[in-house]
Amino acid sequence: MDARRRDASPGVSWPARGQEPPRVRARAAHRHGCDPVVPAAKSAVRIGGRDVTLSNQDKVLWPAEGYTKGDLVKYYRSVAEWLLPHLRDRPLTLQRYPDGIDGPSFFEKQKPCFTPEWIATVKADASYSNGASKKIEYLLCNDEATLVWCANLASIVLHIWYSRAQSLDSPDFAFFDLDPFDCTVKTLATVALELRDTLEELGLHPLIKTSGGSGLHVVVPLRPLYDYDTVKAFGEIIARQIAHVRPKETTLERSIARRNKGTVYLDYVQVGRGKTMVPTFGVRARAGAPVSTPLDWSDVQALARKRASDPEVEFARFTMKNTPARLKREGDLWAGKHWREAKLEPAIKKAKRLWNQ
DNA sequence: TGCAAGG
DNA sequence: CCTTGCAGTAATTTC
DNA sequence: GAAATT
Ligand SMILES: [Mn+2]
Ligand SMILES: [Mn+2]
Repeated sequence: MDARRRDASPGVSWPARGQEPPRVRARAAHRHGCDPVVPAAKSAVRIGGRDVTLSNQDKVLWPAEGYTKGDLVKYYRSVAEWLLPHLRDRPLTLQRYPDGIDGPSFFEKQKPCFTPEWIATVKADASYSNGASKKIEYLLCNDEATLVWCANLASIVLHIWYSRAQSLDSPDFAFFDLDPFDCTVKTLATVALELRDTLEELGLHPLIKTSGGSGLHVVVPLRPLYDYDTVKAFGEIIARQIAHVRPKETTLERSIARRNKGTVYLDYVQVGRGKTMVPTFGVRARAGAPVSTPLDWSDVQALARKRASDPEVEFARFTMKNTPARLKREGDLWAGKHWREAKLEPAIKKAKRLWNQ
């Protein structure tokens, strides 16, 4: 299927193949000294000893805000110090928007053929459950130069595995994906707190962030000792328990048509080998250029007391524009002592004792 | 989007 | 140096 | 084979 129409906004027809918007080539040469400096179509930067060629830095990717590809590159560069630790050694999927957020996008897992040789990669089996054994050579974004190179490809959204190259089959966190289905922030936050209390009861210490969209991501750092099946099974046990305790506010129904409005979809299916999530400080291809941002649990408690409001609107306050300053001011809320790696066996044992038989 | 080909 | 045209880009799980 | 998800 052609992705060309899939991601374009409803009602907006995007030009067919070969009819994309003309590429502007502004020229920096042959201008008078007093003329305004027009950004060159191509430029080069040296980052950590690597030369990265940048192209079309003035191309607008967010039409409403006027944010350009140059702004995206500048953003990822400025948050590299805090973002890179989250990306390190994780197979990376790019979601590229060459014509901006209103145009079509495509995912890119296999390293492009023109990838510089200095970018780190890892080969991984494409499929795990079925027999097929196609190898994909994934990019690893381990330094600022690689991050900038990726951003220059109009990779607005980054997607990462839950495991790292050293232990590809063992996630180093359990992931709980909370997707609001037409529900309020109050409901979403209430469910998130129920999840937190449940995990704490099992001796685990979850962290929480916005997804950058309308949802929340809850994460329990783990020692990479368990395979994807185990971590997914654990996630399912928890999801079913939350759904049991909060039947009115949650759903486990994957089919949108069959979901009840006003609920939170507990998406435990989104855990597995080859599945991905948007990393902390990753940008989303949405209006306002929102950014996935760590929250304090006290923030979530405040949200649970708030009167009805739209999660997407609420979380839209964390953006590509204001995140660099926040990071320089406050750093990564998850950093340091917050990242305690847990073991899963005691939690599974306790969960069975509390809820089973 | 990058890039090869052609002018 | 510049313009034009072309190739190519995901995978998992559920229903 | 389509839908939903990232
Ligand atoms: Mn989600
Ligand atoms: Mn989801």
